[in-house]
Amino acid sequence: MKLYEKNAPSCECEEIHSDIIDKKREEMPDENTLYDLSDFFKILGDSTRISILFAIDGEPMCVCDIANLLGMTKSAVSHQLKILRQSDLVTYRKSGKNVYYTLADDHVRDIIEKALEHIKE
Amino acid sequence: MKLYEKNAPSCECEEIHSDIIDKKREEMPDENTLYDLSDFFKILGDSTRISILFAIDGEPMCVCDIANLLGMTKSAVSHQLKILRQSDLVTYRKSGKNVYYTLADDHVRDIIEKALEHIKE
DNA sequence: ATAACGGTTGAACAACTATTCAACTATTAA
DNA sequence: TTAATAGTTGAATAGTTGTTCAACCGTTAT
Repeated sequence: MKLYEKNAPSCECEEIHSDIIDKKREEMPDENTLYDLSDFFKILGDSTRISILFAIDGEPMCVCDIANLLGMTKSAVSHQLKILRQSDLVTYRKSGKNVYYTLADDHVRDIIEKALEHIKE
Repeated sequence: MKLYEKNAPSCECEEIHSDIIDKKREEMPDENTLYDLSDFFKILGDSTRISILFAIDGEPMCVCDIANLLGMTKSAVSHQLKILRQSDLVTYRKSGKNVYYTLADDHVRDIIEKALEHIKE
C-alpha cells in the first residue's frame, strides 16, 4: 500500500485543504516506521501477552509456572512466548528441563507504565 | 476467564516453584487493568489508526483530507475514527459540512514517542 | 425544493489470530 | 534403556477485525 500519494486513486473524494495536506505529508513519518510502530503495539495488544510480560518482570519464570499462574496450557503460553521472542521483548535461559523467560529490556516496562498512567486517567 | 487462580483446572501441568508463583500472583495487576491495557494497545496496533493519529497531531484535519492524505476511502477512515473516538483518543469539532479531528491529549503522543525510541533501538 | 457534498453507519466478506489438540524433542530419573 | 516431564511446534478451528459497498443523514448552494 502506498501512503501519502498525492491524488491517490483509491480516495473517492477531492482534497479540501490542499495546503494542509501538503504540510502534513511532509511531517508524516516514514511508511515503514508506521508499520513497525503498529506491529509493536499489536504485540502488546493481547491480554495474554501483557499478562506474561508482567509475570516475567523482575524474577524469571519457567513456562510451566507461567501457565499455572495464568491458568493456561503450556502450549498456549509457549505460542505467545514465541511471538514475544521474535519481537525481542523477552529473553530466555535454558536450565535442565526448564526454560526461564524474563523481560529483554526496561524500555517495554516504561511504555507499559506510561500506558497504565493513561488508562487510569 | 479467571486469571491467577491457584491450581487453575485449565492448566494441565503442576507448579514447579510454588513460592515464586505465589509471590508473582500478589504482584500481578488487577485482571481488568490487564484487559484495559491490552485494549488500549490494540487500538494503537493498526497502521491505519497510527497514521491517522500522526496526521491529526497538531493541526486538526477533516475526514476528507485525512482520506486523501492516506489514500483511503472516507468510509474506511470514518470507521477507524469511530474507534479512536470511542477510546477517547481523539476529539472532533463540526464546522458546516466538515468534521475536524485532532488528538484528545498529549498522553498518547508521549507513548507513541517512547515506542518510536524503542523500535529505533 | 433539490442537488451536491462531507461524513456516518450496518452488513458482508476476507484476512488474520489465539487457543486447542496431537505429536514431537530434549532432559532427567528410575 | 525406559518412563516421565518441560517445552515446542504445525495444523485446525473459532473468534475477531479491517475494508468495501450501499444506503443514509445533515449542511450548503443553486
